Amino acid sequence: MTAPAPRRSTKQREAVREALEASDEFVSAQALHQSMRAEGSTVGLATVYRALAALAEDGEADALQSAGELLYRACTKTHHHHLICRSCGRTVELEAAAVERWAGQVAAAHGFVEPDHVVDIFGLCAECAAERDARRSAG
Amino acid sequence: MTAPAPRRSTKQREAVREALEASDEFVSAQALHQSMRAEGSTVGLATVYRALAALAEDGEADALQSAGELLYRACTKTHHHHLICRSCGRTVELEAAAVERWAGQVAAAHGFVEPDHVVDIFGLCAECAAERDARRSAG
DNA sequence: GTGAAATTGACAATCGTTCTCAACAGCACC
DNA sequence: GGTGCTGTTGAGAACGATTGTCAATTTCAC
Ligand SMILES: [Zn+2]
Ligand SMILES: [Zn+2]
Ligand SMILES: [Zn+2]
Ligand SMILES: [Zn+2]
Repeated sequence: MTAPAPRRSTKQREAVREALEASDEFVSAQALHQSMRAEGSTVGLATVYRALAALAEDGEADALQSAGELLYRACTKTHHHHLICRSCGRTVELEAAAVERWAGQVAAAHGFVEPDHVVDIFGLCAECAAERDARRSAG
Repeated sequence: MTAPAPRRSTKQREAVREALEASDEFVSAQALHQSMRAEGSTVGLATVYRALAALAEDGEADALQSAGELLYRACTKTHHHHLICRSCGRTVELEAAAVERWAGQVAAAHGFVEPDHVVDIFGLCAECAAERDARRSAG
């Protein structure tokens, strides 16, 4: 049906994969490109975009949209969701079987097929909250 | 704390509100602007963007990101989520107290405060699925 | 009505992302 | 170790969605 998507292994793709794995937060293509440049890599921006899209397609990275831009993160392979700090990007992976079940049931109940879902929680992590409160009371 | 956000009532904003309410699917600013133009309205595109952002901020519209663009829809005022057809945009509003509770608990358990969440289900509605299957078997 | 301040519309500018295309590199086969 | 086919790369242009700019206009409290 769908072409098996041939994929050649290259230095650049590997470099992007490593850079992504080195960060444990969600990062944008632009940010990743910059940090790679800072480490001496000469990989082009377009290649970073392409590599990240490929990783996401192959299930080696999770992607989510926040504030209008696409963010990527190297993640465990099993389906899961995220709890993300708005301020520092710190991420916790979440498993939520109950939510999966709910999503499937709700879709079926309304006659929808091939359901997919977006479930993400954003907040301020303890550290960032403490930091902000300190700044607040200081004025 | 936060400025009370003065807001003057104008023909244009009202026109955008009405156009949005006339559509029961999620629409982009561009699409709404075009359909308003088609009805003879002369409201500018930038104004449509500004009006939609204001409506969302005031809780009179829900916003979500899909395929890189912001979509808006006039919604009930109480907090809820959506089940959306990927093909025709048909939308069902969902209430899910259990999901709200889960999101709050998970955030608290990890020390996150001021939790916010994105929960949307995408799928193919019965009609669109039937249509696609018909086309498929026809070949 | 008057005037301060918000709003508008046309347009330019910006932002993230994708496209284009010639040069290059992985890989299967000899 | 070549050779050739084809996927990949990098630089820059192109793109589409959104936001900024600014003079002209409109709202609204007085
Ligand atoms: Zn993940
Ligand atoms: Zn899930
Ligand atoms: Zn549909
Ligand atoms: Zn909710």
